[in-house]
Amino acid sequence: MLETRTLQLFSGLTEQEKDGLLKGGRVRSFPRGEMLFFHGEPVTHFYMILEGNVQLFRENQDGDEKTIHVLKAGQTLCESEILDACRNHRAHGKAVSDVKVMEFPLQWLKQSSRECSTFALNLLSLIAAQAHMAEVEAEHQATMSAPQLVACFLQRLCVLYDFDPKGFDLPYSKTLIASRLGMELETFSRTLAKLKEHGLTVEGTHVKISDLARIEHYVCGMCSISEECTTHQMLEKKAHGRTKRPTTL
Amino acid sequence: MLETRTLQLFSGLTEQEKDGLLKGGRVRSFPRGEMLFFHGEPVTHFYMILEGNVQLFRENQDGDEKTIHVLKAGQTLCESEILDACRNHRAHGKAVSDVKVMEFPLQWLKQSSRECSTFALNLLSLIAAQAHMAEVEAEHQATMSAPQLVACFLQRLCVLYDFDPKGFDLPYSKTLIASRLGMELETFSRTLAKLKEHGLTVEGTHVKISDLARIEHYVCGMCSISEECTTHQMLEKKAHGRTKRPTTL
DNA sequence: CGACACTTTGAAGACGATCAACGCCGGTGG
DNA sequence: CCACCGGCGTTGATCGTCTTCAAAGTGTCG
Repeated sequence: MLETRTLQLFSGLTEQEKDGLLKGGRVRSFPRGEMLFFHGEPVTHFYMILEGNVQLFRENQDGDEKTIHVLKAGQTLCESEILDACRNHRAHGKAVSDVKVMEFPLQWLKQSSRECSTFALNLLSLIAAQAHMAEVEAEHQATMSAPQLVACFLQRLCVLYDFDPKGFDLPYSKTLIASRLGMELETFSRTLAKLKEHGLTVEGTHVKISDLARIEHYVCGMCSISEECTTHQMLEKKAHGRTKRPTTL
Repeated sequence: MLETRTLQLFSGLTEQEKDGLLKGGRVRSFPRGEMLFFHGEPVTHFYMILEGNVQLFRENQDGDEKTIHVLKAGQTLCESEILDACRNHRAHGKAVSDVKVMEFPLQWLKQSSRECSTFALNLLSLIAAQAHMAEVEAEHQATMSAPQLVACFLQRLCVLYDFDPKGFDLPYSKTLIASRLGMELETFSRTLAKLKEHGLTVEGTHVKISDLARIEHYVCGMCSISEECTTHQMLEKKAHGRTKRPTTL
């Protein structure tokens, strides 16, 4: 299970401070398929995922569901509610696999930010980073083709999960990935075939990116976030321990 | 020209504090078409738009440009850079019309946040709000059809610019709007024809939304942001002076 | 009047969604 | 042990939507 004390969110805090903060939470388990919360409900808690994956999604009245995000251990849920006028959940939260979270009352989040400015800054840094990601996401959706979206997603997966691009297994189902990318499962499936021609093979759940540079060129032609965009660079950064630090104001 | 002292960003500050902050800036003019900054350049300033519209956009090597945002008087540029590890501009900034901005050195932004916590909170609230908008944007791009996107955009335009839905003029060109919505000008043009059947007429630059409820139903069927989503409600909120206030931590 | 930017319209094509059928696998129950 | 089922993924055919290319219309401003 995840070691919470090493999270970004707690970076720069003393061990005592961490202890104090962590006391406010309790561990909860959700079996695969169970809902953590529902879209529209008032936000009551802040969550840190300790184990498993959580799907954030919405549905329209046709019953179609659109996956906003799939979060993994170490990531948090409902952090932005603290600054937000909107007091209700903006999406459903569901356990994709068996999930363990650490759950904190919303008040704890506000209290902690008020009392510990480092924590507050970490939190804000996190929110700002998410904002950036969301923008990039929007741009990708608007400008990239299905194969590009998929390739880009798989690349980023490597960075996020510390996978070796040369060979790794998908952390969750293709159905979920397709939904996450805003495309139909069929489209996703056909897309994988096309990507073979570009040196990206997916067989069953196993992925091989044989020519990373080629894939990056294929994706990043459109990926105008330029400098920071390539997996190559991201992986390198990670290797050098240069993870993003919250900027001090 | 815009009265800067009434901006969200300065809400809750004393007049003296505002004076102090505003002293740090200087007014600059950019004629229509001129660039404020370029994608990839280091961020040097923070801008408040006093007059005119600014286009934020990127281009890929094919020369296609994708508009991220079109900002109007009262809105700000480069605010999120303060919390961001990324020190370079994420997009080009260009004057759509003749533009006047108030320009502040980036240091001013950091300094002010450090010295005035109310200002800091306002700023963060602004960033969080943008994050939310970006998410919504991404979802819309992924789930709505072209006519829905257009209708939704025009609706929001009414709220943002305080236009009467019964009849108003587009604040900038159709070409720019199309680019902003991530579609081709031709698609946009054809889309307007289709929307006539739904009670939304556009002739030249003049827009009439004859049946707001109908349009909202057409759009918001997909618009899963639900509660806060309708123009109707937004306009009402505005009328009652219930603009969003930054939450205190 | 002519140049030019902006917009509209038409026709062809590409792409992704949808519907339908099928294969694969793991689990359940007879 | 086998038959059946349900969840998941693939594949094929078709359809609608958006893009692309091309041409022509509208407006403004010198």
